[in-house]
Amino acid sequence: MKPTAYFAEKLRLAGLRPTRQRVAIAALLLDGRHRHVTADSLTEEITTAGLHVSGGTVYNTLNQFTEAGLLRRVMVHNDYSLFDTNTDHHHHFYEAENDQLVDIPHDDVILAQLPAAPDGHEIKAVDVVIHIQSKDS
Amino acid sequence: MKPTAYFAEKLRLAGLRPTRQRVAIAALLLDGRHRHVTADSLTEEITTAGLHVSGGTVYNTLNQFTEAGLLRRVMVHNDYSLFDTNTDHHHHFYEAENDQLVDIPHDDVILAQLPAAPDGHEIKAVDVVIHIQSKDS
DNA sequence: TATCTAGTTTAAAATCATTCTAAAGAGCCT
DNA sequence: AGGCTCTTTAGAATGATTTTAAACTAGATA
Repeated sequence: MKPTAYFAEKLRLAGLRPTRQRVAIAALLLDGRHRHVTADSLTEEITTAGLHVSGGTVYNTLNQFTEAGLLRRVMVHNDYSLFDTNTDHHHHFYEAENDQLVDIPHDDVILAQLPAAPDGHEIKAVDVVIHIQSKDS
Repeated sequence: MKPTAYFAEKLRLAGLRPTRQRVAIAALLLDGRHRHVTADSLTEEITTAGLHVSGGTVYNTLNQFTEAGLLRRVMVHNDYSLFDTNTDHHHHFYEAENDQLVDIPHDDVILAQLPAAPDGHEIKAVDVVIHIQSKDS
């Protein structure tokens, strides 16, 4: 487990003041493990760790981390926001039936050809979501 | 402009009872024009057409049309649901700055290689969203 | 180290898209 | 026309997220 100072520095580099709450959340989310979290699941983790961070701050932090490129928001439905601790270029399988999101190794989807961005625009990101379902349904 | 009977039949074929409200909405959305609507923009259209459909029914209808394959839901943000009257296979540019969604002709994105779906699953749809931004920002 | 200030956190209230409810209405089959 | 089921309706309820205004704190400065 990395020391607090490691996460504080990581936040500073991202332009975020390393407050107690942000460092605590960074220690939970930015330890290198790749996973998907929601405001709710993160709040649970915080509680399990014996800490407390107000709801508003959980949402703010998730948004700020995303803005800073420390997290990535994944769009698969409109029910609640999902964040991916893996910010590397990769795509997702999404099974609506179980609201299950699974990473696809980045080599496995190859975009042979991309359209040019409209005039005056540039491509910022390419998101691919492959919707899947159980064969028997 | 196609006759009411045309839309009634279209709804029947989709397994939906052609009620006055559904036919009216179908006449607005399923006339062949390709565009993106929200519950809000559709309600405006309905009002402009001199009609009235309750909010709940607008939402229900949008969901039922989508379920029936007459519309397609597009996921680009978590703020509100977007529906595409073009159900053909195609992808989108999305400019977050102006919350602007633009179709990409289906030939312009070529997926050379797709991963196999996880065991017991099959691919239902592949969504590609290319996020763009103004070059000067 | 005491002080200052802008940026943060907090709990609670507010927002807002969407869904639910129970009652009234309308397709459609006979 | 009668009747049964599916729909629509207005309004209430839900639930994730944002906002609020006041209390707090990181970090710079003296």
